[in-house]
Amino acid sequence: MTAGQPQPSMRSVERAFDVIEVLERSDKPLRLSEVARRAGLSPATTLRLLGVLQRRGFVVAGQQAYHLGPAALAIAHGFLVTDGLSRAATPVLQELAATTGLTTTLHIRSGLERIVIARVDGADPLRYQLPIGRRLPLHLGAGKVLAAAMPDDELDALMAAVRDLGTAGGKPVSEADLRAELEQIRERGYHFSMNERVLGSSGISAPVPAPDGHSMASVGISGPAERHPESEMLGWVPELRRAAAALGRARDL
Amino acid sequence: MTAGQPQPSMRSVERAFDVIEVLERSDKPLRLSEVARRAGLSPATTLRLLGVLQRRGFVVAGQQAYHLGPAALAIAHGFLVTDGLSRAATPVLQELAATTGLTTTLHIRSGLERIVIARVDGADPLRYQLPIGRRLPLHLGAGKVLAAAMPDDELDALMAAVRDLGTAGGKPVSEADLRAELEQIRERGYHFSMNERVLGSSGISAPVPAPDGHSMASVGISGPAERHPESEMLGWVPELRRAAAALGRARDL
DNA sequence: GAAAGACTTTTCACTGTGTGAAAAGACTGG
DNA sequence: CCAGTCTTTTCACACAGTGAAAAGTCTTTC
Repeated sequence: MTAGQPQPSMRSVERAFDVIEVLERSDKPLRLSEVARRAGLSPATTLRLLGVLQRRGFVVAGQQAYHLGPAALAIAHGFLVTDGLSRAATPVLQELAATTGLTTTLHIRSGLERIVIARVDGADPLRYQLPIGRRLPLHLGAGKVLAAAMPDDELDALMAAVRDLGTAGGKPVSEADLRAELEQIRERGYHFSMNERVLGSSGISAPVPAPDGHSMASVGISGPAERHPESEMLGWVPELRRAAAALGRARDL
Repeated sequence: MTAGQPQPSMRSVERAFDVIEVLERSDKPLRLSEVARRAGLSPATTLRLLGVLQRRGFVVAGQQAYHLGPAALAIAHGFLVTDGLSRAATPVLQELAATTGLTTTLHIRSGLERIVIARVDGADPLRYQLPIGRRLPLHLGAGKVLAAAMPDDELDALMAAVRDLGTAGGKPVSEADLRAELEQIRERGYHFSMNERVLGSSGISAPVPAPDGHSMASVGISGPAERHPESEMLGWVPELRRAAAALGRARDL
């Protein structure tokens, strides 16, 4: 079960997921040639892969262009049904949203990004559309508590992968700045952010504890920055920790 | 873009999705040997596939067992954002739910099953948990309007694949019965069902029109059978048709 | 309306990827 | 402590997956 050193790979399978990822990251349907270009594959190979994906329902070919198919929803459903953390999330987030009046969100780290797993809007909803499943960066906002829990080699990979570490507020951030901030987060056990990923938004987040210390999940609460000053947010830290602990317990159920 | 005759396949990619499907259809995490057994693969191959899927975030290895990972949610998000029908669905279903007071659902056919794409609960909610993304059969309930729109060869495949065509109400159904019913649905343009897939539930559904006539999507309204008699349901047919037409227009947007 | 250009699809011969049997190494429980 | 089952590694072989190029479409331009 532990990661072996040589990491046996399977080129064609890997490429199939490259194609899926290209489609996932595009906000509109893509033509064959465009998929091939973005995935770095030959048109012939891309066509064959798309054919398989299409028969599996992961890709749908509209007139002139491909996009993701409904099987994507089916596996998401499978994930939500099996995953202990997701199943535990809704009630815990609801309670946290009710007591704080803020929007609560649960993220899981996946590779060098995080994914929104669950979310409950507070009384004061900052709503953007359908955020569940959205991929977000690890170096901004609530992502930092996940970055803070990464093993060194993965953290190095993250630093190498991200071009611009600066915030939405326009503040430039060096690698050293970020590393120092992560160290703080490790000590304090939470993170307060403001104007980091989204302008005008602030929030606090905490890791969901994991047995091995490398937490893969975080809970956060957030709201409009001008209406919820830092002092108020910090007051919620104990509640946030309680929720994080509850989720940690529920995880391996 | 049309389906070629020889259908070029890619064994390893196909197998990767077999593994995903095994995990999707299991309601609990599975051990390596069990995944291998269910997918009909050798343990060595299964292990390699799971490794790739794990690095991609589609599979997570908990202690002793594998289950689907958060990347499943990420591609579902990608699907919902790109798919015209899904994007159009919420407002249309909401309106339909508001006027009828019933629960409204949108399905898409995927292979020989249908998948719940969107759903809005009515005033009288028959709620089961998280149905979006759920796979449901084509030969019961709202599935029939999709089956009715299938090309002959696929319909034959469906008939061959389903073991027991009978309903939840216990009524046995022969292949001839079903084919006759599908013919009726083609004529009428809608289907009324009661105790077919779910005991105590009844509803009507209609195909979302497609340019080529082979509709891949259906809208339906449903509620507790004893509180909503057939006569009431049939009264909603015009509303249902209007919603279906609206969705058909929005699809290729 | 013809011709150029871009895109999609098919074909095919080669090679390196994906394969499973078998061995080695972990667990688990009796 | 041993037997049985499960996971992981290794390895030699065969064929699945590959991309260049040709053939076939569709689209645009003048």
